Amino acid sequence: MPKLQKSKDKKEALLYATLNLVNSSGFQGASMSKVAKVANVSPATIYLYFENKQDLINQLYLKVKKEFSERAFHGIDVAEPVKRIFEQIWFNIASFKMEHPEEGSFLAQCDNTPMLDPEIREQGLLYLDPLLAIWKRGQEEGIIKPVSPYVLYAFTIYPMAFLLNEEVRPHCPLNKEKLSEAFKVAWDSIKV
Amino acid sequence: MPKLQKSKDKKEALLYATLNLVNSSGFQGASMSKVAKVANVSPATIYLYFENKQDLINQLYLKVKKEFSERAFHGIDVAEPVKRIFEQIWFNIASFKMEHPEEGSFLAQCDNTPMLDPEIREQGLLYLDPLLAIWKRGQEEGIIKPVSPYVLYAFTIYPMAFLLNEEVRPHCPLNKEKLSEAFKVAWDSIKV
Amino acid sequence: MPKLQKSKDKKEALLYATLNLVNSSGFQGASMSKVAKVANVSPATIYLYFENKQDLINQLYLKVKKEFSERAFHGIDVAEPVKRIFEQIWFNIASFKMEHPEEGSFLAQCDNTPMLDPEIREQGLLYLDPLLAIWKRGQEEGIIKPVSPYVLYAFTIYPMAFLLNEEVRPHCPLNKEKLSEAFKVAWDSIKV
Amino acid sequence: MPKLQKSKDKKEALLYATLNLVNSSGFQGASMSKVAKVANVSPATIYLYFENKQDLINQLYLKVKKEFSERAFHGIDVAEPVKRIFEQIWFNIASFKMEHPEEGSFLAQCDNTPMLDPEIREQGLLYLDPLLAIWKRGQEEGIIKPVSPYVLYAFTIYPMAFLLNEEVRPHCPLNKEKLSEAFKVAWDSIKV
DNA sequence: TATGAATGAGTATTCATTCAT
DNA sequence: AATGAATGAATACTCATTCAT
Repeated sequence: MPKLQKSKDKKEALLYATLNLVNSSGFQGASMSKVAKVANVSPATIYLYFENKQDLINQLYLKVKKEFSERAFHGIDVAEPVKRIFEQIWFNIASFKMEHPEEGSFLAQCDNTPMLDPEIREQGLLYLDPLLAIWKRGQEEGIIKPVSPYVLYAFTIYPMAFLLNEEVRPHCPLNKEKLSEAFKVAWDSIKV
Repeated sequence: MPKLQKSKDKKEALLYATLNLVNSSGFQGASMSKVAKVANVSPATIYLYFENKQDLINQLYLKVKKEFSERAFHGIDVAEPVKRIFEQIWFNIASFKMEHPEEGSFLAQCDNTPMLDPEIREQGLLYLDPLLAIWKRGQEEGIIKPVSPYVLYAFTIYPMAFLLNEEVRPHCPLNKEKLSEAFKVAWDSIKV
Repeated sequence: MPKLQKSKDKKEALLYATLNLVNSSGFQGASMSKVAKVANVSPATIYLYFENKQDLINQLYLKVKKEFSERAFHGIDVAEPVKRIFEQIWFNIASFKMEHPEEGSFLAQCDNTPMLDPEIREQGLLYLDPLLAIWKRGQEEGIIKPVSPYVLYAFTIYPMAFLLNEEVRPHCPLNKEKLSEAFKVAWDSIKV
Repeated sequence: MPKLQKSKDKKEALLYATLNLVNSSGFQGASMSKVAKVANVSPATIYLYFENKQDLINQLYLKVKKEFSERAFHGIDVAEPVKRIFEQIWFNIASFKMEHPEEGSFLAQCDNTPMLDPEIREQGLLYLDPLLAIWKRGQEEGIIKPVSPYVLYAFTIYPMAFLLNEEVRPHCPLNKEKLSEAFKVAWDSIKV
């Protein structure tokens, strides 16, 4: 199926082009014709793969969020204790943001923009469900504070968007040691 | 001084219109003509008060950030102990975000967008300097972890943008008690 | 090749519309939207064929100048004596200006406007190189005054822009006889 | 009458500002607000002295043309022979164009633009009437060719606009000797 | 006389999208 | 599946002009 392959390549290229353009110049900077040009494709071709610009952005968000989540839960062993699992997830996320700054920056930009459809944003959050399960277990074991998962997320995961942001990083470089410090801060916030 | 007043009113109206439009439809949605229409003014009039769109957004950001900061440090008594001061600031910020959701949402949207000039963003951060001083004092007194202020900010202040976000609030309502819980989470994260 | 043809037609129409609008209302009067309207085309379409307004004007200038030059040197036989050749060129130019008043008027308007890029103007002058060669030959043969070609041009060719100008023509009608008189004036000016 | 004086100054300043702006960026570049800014005056003030932009340009044209003519006929002694008089006028004009390149360039730009009202242009030409009288006398004396004054103008005066143009001058520098050569060319063209 | 503020209509240009091929 | 050409509506911004003071 070489044709299908080729198509996939094109869709990939379009998503990638959009990612870069949104990062460098915001949602408004990622015009369809620029996306097409960067992806080496005709503007009309975009509409073979995406309904419209909104759909393009939605799909891109879900794709990146999915990659992000897969990485977050990579190598997790549920047999391990809660703190250990959480630690691993936390560092996985940090690694993702450091190794894929483009994706990280894009997700951060999505965090508070009205450009994203609310349903899509919700859908993206679902990818993090396993983390909620871990937290719940931790709460049942009495080692994590009995507060809303939104609070847990806000004080442990969300801060990383700021800390690993490309504009902040130069001011606050994070080597292995500093990163461990940061994790301790995160853990202290929610541990009982 | 009716003349000066009239002008100030118009500038105010333009900034307010921009705030609302950016909130509802992003930076690209806040087109100059829409801003003009909402402010009940001719598009050309905008350029009497602002050099261009970028300047409009920059000025709006600085204005809101200033209001935000003034509120954050309102009623602070430096004679009090560090934890008490920090607590007050934290709740001040929470109050601001709850009472001025429009401003809060706008600032959140500014956090990770490339639409803002970096120098302006930096300038906005200066408003928070007093908080850094408090933290430093706390660190000297040995009651706050000796980590970068960026880390302290990321894990105590930044989370509020998420928690008090208009899309999240419905899922995670915060009454007085829940808010206190959240503060405890924040404080635990950075206290020694 | 119907596709290419269609495109050429549109580009042609745009250039023609610009020519007329510049003639009737100057460079500022030839606004992109008017050009589009006259050419029966969307404003956006102009940008498929021209980079921007400057490019549109540059291309128009070069095209008209080229047509002008081709006509000027049409049917020239270099075996003939210099005066005969020059006479033929001179009348060719006169014919062009009389039969194509639009083009003539446009070129005249280009002569002294800062709207034209200097490099483009220079490029346009190159089309007249063959005339310089004739003059040089005439000077070597000792039948044309040994002065700068700029002077020769100023006193023999440039005057036609005035004389055949649409506003002057009514005041000074030129039949065949009068035209011959004028040529004599031109020739007397530079002959030894 | 200090007030009237002051007014005159302002009008002068406005005309001067327009002259410079038209020279540097064409008629479209000389926007009313730019003119006002350069003249250090409010845009509204322009309308105290001129009906509208067209009137401003018309008045400027007539003023410059008048200065030009006054200079052209300066020091003429009608008792002298025709050739001598014409020679003096010709050199007067050349001097004007060399000493007042701004004015010269402006007049050249006016020559073939539709921006000028035809009646105004005609009015400007009237200033040259004395030259026509000289030519008529020369024709009656049998020393100037019996052709239309438009032809005489085209081949003797009009060429100077080209030759002394700021873009051409660098390519064809005119010292005293070269200028005399050029005058000879002009005179040869129309002398019997 | 002089102005700063104001504006509706206009400027060049770009947008997301469609369509014939 | 893929496209180049095409476009109406929108973009940020400027224009000549007016008016209350």
